[in-house]
Amino acid sequence: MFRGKYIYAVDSKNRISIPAKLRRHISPEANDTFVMVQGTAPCIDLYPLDQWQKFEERLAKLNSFVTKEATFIRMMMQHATDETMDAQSRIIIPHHLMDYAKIQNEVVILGALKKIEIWNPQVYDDYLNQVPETFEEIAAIVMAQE
Amino acid sequence: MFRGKYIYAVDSKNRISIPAKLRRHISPEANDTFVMVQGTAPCIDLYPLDQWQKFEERLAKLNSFVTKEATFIRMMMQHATDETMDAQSRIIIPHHLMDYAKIQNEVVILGALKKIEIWNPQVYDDYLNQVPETFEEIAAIVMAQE
DNA sequence: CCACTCTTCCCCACTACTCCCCAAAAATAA
DNA sequence: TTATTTTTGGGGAGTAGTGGGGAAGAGTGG
Repeated sequence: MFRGKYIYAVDSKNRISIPAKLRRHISPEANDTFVMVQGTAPCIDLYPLDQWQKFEERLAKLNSFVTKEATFIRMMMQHATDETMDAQSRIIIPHHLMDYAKIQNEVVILGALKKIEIWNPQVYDDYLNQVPETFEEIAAIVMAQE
Repeated sequence: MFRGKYIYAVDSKNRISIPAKLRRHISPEANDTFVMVQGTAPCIDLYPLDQWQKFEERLAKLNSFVTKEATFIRMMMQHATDETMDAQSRIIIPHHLMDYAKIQNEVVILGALKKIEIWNPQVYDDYLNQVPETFEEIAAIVMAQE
């Protein structure tokens, strides 16, 4: 499970290092590879390859001759790209994802359990500030059951 | 499994390159060959030869004495052509498929799990915009089971 | 049957980007 | 402080994407 928040640089070749502390939680089956998709929030989601493949197998069971299911596959897969880390444990972020998440020189890297999120630091702060509930309230709503 | 969306050029000889990232997911049994058919959406579907053969076996199980099934086979097969990639990993798109998908100078190439889709970029955007449900709604409907 | 045209296929070539490597700087551990 | 790991930077070879020339082959009309 991925944990923690890290502020990292984006270099002139659109590369970012994956924090060592997060790397330790990637299983060898992931082959040093992430699948990147645009998140539901304005950020980029990184899934270790093995995690993503589980999801993909579920998608593969859909019937692409059913219109809705084909549309869903398209929407899901169009932004999914795989990137393998180089010897320095960096990945390259494709342009269209950079644009989507408004990323420039610096990023916030968030460990979010089974995935990793990449944010523009400013966007991330704004996002948190704009949440109407306090942490305590959110906690009460979400964690109340069981 | 094929992933990602790519914007590529169509040259004066109606050729398009197959993106390197998609090529890596083609099995050697496909022999650098694709079978192209008109998609159920306004696009062209590319199946690697080995995948197509599996699909063809499914088609062969249909009963061609049942009118609807015979019609479907005709519609499916009339535009089915195989194309082998050249040394630059390009394939030629036949005129009748170009017309069907309204393709001109540029295409969207879509990795869609077991097949690859070729779209006119404008048609693709319009198609997605015209979907009545949001991504979240589609996801909920399609992935609800299990 | 032959000459002509148009298409298909194979080849070469240019440009830009990606990937791999080496290495400095910074941070952490010993 | 010294040693080791982590983060950041950049050079250069190889690959990817694009464009086009020209031979071989198919089709057409005389």
